[in-house]
Amino acid sequence: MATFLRPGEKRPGAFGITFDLDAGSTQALPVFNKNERLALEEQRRRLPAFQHRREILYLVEHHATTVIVGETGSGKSTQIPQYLLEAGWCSDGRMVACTQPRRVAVMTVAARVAEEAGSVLGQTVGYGIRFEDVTTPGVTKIRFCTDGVLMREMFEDPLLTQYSVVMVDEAHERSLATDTLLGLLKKVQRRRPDLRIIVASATLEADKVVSFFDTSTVRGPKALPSDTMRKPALLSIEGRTHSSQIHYLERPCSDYVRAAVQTASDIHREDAPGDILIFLTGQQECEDAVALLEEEARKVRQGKARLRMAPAALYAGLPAAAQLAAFEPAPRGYRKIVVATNIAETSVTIEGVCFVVDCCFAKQTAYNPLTGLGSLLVAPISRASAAQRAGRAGRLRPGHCFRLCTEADFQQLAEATVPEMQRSELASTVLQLKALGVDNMMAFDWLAPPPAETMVRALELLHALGALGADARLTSPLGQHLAELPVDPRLGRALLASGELGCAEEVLTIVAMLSVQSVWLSPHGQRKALDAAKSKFAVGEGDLVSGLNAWHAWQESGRLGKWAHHHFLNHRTLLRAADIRAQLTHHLRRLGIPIRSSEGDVISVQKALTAGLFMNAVQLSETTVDLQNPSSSGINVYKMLHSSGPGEAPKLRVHASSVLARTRPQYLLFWQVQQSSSGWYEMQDVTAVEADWLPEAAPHVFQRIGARAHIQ
DNA sequence: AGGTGACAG
Repeated sequence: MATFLRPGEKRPGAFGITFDLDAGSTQALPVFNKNERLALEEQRRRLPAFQHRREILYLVEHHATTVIVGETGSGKSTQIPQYLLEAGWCSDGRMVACTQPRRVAVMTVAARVAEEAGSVLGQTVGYGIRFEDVTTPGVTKIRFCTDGVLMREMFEDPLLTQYSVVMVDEAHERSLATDTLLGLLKKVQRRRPDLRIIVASATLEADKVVSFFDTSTVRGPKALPSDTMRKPALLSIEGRTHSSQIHYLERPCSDYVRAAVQTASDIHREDAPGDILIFLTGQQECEDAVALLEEEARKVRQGKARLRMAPAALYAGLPAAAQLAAFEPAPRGYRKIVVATNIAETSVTIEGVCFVVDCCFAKQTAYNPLTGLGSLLVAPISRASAAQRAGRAGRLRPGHCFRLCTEADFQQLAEATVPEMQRSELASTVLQLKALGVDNMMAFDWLAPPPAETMVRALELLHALGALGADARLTSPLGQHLAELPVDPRLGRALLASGELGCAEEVLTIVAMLSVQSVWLSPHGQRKALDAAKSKFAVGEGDLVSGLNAWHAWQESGRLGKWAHHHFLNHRTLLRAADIRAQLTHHLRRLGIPIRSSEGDVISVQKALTAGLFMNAVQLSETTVDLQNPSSSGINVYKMLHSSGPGEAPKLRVHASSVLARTRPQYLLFWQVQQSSSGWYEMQDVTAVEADWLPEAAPHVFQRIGARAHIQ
């Protein structure tokens, strides 16, 4: 049910979090007017986008693609779909789609637009995200959805015939799904000359999108009637945020956590009131900084500062209750200091921030196609990203941003972040494109082409999984089924195998748990207690089976939040895993996969996992002395069994978070690896396996390797 | 003996 707020009333988000609305309209304006609709109209007219209403409509009518650069607060996300509706783009029963990269954004923008359009959410204005389709066929005219949902819709309706206009919002973020969707839309446009595409972006880079969609210079048969139509239009809309004053360090700092704490303390002592937002890279850093700030706060209290410091950490893994502190206004007499990861760059907005302290680093995915291993690395951010962070200070009044690097070093940073498409593993993306009829990956029109080796790796994996045949075409039914399942193809393969092995109940749970962030809480300074909690469920088969045990115990508790918390499990994450599990169960039923329980036969579960993860199999190769800790019993080094790349074989070890960290099984499967600062690849979510299961699960890959493994 | 950036289906 949609709740309506009085105009100007502040919208409380979930858990008290206020999410981005990309509209100046989030500002609380006191409105003393009985006629709510009139007040809303007035608010709409005040948005910068309103000045461009006629121009936008003209451009969309005359150009197949329109690129709109609109800063935050311009109202582009909420207003443009309504302009299109008002101008008649939905009069023939078709809809206007507006995609967002995030679920919360879809929900909040849809709610706002429904309110402005006088619609109950799900009627004229609706939305679609995973698990939730709040639209009414035949009634809904404007549909907000995640870009992933729209792409999935193309499986059923490849030409998106339900829509007259598709607006892709926040395109500057260049997420995997956004880039893929833009490539597909360009393809659809050739067959649907009537389709209009709007690409909305917050910053620069617009030229790239313009030339990408420009078909006026392409030779050969033309899909679009005129050169005007073929040439994308470009329009800029000014925003409504204040600019921030930027400050740089005079000399580089060696420890940005300490530097950030120092800077925040200085601001606190010397500057006007206003909350501080610190950007660091990870959970540990955030918690360390909070601890240092608390120490500092005790000192300041003894001084004569009028305000006191109220530090709070904020990262995605933090349970909802603990996140509250970061979003609630600081108590009277306190200055809130939020120490956040990248989550605060785009996903959530903290009101009242006037100062940003930016370490100018972030953890980013990196993929090495030579080894086939992806990993997380702390890397310098781009200038575009830094600008976005700085902008987080200017929502209330002109703010200040303190970058923890020198100005000269800052100028060395890349202009924009490398698109995710060029630094990710792409098996899932390639599989989906294949399912949508893109036969030649190399010839696909990528907005940013991924490295050829990455595509080769993806094709190789999909081939090994049986999703692609020798002709590199999607196999039927296996490849089609894997494309339809909303999970990584490796996990999809494990699910399908579990049907044959009679353990789908168990593998469904494991796959659902791998589809969410870690279900384990990691409260600061309570590592021992967490270990104790984890060890209650730990078994020698590894982390996935241990997780399965924890899940079963949670089920037996009646899915109690209190129980979960007591056992250091994140209840919210478990509930989301339960949703995913239900959705996957539904898919398996539809595919006719028998859903049975292994009844305690763990080996069948391990074998099903082997069927999906065999490319991630490793063998214990040696035990070396730990140079950082010579008194320890040494490091167990693993090598990948399947590694066709030309590079040096990567050395792997079990991540310390694993239940198998202190054991030394001969053969393991891992789900993911992380590169530690000391250069090791650390395997997370590992499962112990027997060597014979590998050739059994994937004879085409493991015949030789399997034999060699036996000889040893 | 030692720890998990942010998203999406």
